[in-house]
Amino acid sequence: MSKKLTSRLEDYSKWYNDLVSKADLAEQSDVRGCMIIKPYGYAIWEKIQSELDIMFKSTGHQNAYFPMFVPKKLFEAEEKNAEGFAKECAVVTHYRLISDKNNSGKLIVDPEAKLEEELIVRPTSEAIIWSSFKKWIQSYRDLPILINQWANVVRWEMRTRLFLRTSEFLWQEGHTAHSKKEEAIKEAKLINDLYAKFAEDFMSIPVIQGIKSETERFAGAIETYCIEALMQDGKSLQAGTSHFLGQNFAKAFDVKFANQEGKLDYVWATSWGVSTRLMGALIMTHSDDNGLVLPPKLAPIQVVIIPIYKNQEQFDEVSKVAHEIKDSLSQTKISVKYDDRENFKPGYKFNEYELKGVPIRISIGPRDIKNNQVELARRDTLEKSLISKNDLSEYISKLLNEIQHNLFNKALSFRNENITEVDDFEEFKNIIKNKGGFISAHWDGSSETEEEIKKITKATIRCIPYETVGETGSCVFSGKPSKKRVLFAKSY
RNA sequence: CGGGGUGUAGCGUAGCCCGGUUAUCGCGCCGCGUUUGGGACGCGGAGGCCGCAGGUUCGAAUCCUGCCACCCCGACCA
Repeated sequence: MSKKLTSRLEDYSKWYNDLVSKADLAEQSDVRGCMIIKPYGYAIWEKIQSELDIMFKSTGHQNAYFPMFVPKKLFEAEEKNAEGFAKECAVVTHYRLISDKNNSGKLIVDPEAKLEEELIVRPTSEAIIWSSFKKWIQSYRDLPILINQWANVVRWEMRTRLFLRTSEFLWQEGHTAHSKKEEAIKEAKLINDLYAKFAEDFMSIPVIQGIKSETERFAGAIETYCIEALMQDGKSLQAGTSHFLGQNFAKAFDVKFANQEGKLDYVWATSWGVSTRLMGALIMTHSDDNGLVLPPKLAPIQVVIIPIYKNQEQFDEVSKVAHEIKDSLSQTKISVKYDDRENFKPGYKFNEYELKGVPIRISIGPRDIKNNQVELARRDTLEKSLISKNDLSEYISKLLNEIQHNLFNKALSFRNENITEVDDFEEFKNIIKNKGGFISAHWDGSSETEEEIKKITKATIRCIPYETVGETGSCVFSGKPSKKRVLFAKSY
C-alpha cells in the first residue's frame, strides 16, 4: 500500500467512492441507497458471474429462477430467519396508482387497491424456494436438489455504500436439499471451498476460511461457513458465506421425504451466496493511488493498445501494426482494446486505463515500428519495458499470469503482516485502534464475551478458522479456558 | 431513530455572516485552429426556477418560518 493511500485512510470512504466513480464502475442512483452499475463495472461482474457459474455447474448445480415477491405468510414460516431480516424489508402493500384529484398530473396510491396479503420483496429466497421444494420432494429419489439462482435482492439498510452495501444488490444464492445430514454439511463446506478458490484464483484475494460464531451466524442456520478477506484499511470483509441449515427450513415448510426404509424424515438444507460485494472486495484489495488494479482473469480489457503519432501517415502505419497485434492476441483469447480515438492525447489515455485497472498497456509509435518493438507497461508494478514484437503473444500470456499471481502474493503478504497474535486485552485494544487488521486471540466461546469486546473495541469475531492451531490458552478478555484462537477485526 | 453538516449549470465549487449591476471559478460540453512518447493549448460559444413553499423588504442565492432531499458519525447489516 502506498504512502498516499495510507494518509488517505481517514478519508477512505471518500477515496473509495471517487475511485468507483472515476474508474467508471458505478454511481449512486437517485433511488435511495441504490446503485447504477455502469457498463465497465458490469463487465467485471459478468466475468465473476460466468466463472462462478462454471464452478457451480461443474459441481452438479442447476440454475433456476424464483419470484422476487414473497407472501408474508411464507416469509414468517421460519421464525429465526424472518426475525433476522424483518427490520430491513421492503413491502408491497398496494397494486395500483390513480391520478390525484387535488393535484393534476400527479399520482397517488389507490387506497382501494390494498393487497389482502402484503408481499415482501425478497431479502433472500429461502422462504419462496422452500415453499417450492415442498412440492418437488416426496422421496429420497428426488434428492439431492441443487439449485442456484442469479437474482437481485433488497435489504433496506440504514447506511449504504457502493457495492459493499446497497439497498438492492445482485447476487447468486444457492439452495440445496439433501436426504442426509452429512451430505448437507459436506455441500456447505464444498461451496465454501469453492468460494475460497474463486476468491484466490480469480480475484487474487487471499481469504481465511472458517465458521462464524453464534452471534454472526446467518439467521436460521445451524452453522455458517465463511471466507473473510482483509482490506487495505485494515477492516475485514465477509466475502462469501455458506450455511448448513439443518432441518430448520424443512420443518418450517413441512418438507418431508420417504427414505429407503419407507419412513418419513425432514430434508437437510444448505444455502449460500456471494454478491456484488465481491466487487467492493476487488476494489479495496488491489487498488493503488493511480486507481483500480484488476487481476487479469477478471479484467474486461486485459491489454490496451495506444497509438502514438504525429500525423495521418504515422497514424496509419501505427494502426496497421496495432491491428496485427490485436488480432494475434485475440487468437490466444486475450481481450484487447485498440484505443484509436483521435481527440485524446496518449498521456490522457495512459492515465485513463490505469484508473480503470487494465493489466497491460502497449504503446506503439514510429520509433517502435522502426525497432520492431513495442513499449509495454504493467499496471501492478507500473514498470515499463521495451519488448520485441516477434513473440509478443507468448510474452503477454505469461505476463498476465504473472500479474495474476503477483497481485495475490502482494495481498497475501499484506494480509499476513496484519494478523497479530494477542494475549492481553490492553494490547488488543491498542492493536485495533492503531494497527487494525486481524487479531488472533483466545476466546472463551461465549456470546457475552464477544458482545463485551464488541462494545469496547467495535471488533467482532470475523471467523473461527478451520485450521486448529492446536494450542489451548485463556480468553483474552475473560481469562477463561480457550481451545483455540479466533480472528477478531473491525468489519464492513 | 440520535448527533453534526450540506443543497448554486452535467460534476466540483465561490458568494450567504454584513441583502443592491448581467451569480464566481475550475472540469466537462459545442465550434474552429494548432497539437499528440505521461492528464495539450489558443480563440469563440451554449448551459442556472441559487433544493421546494411561504414570509420580511423598494429589492432575497443572501434574512425569517416550514418542508424536502442528500452526506458524514452512531445503532443495523452480504
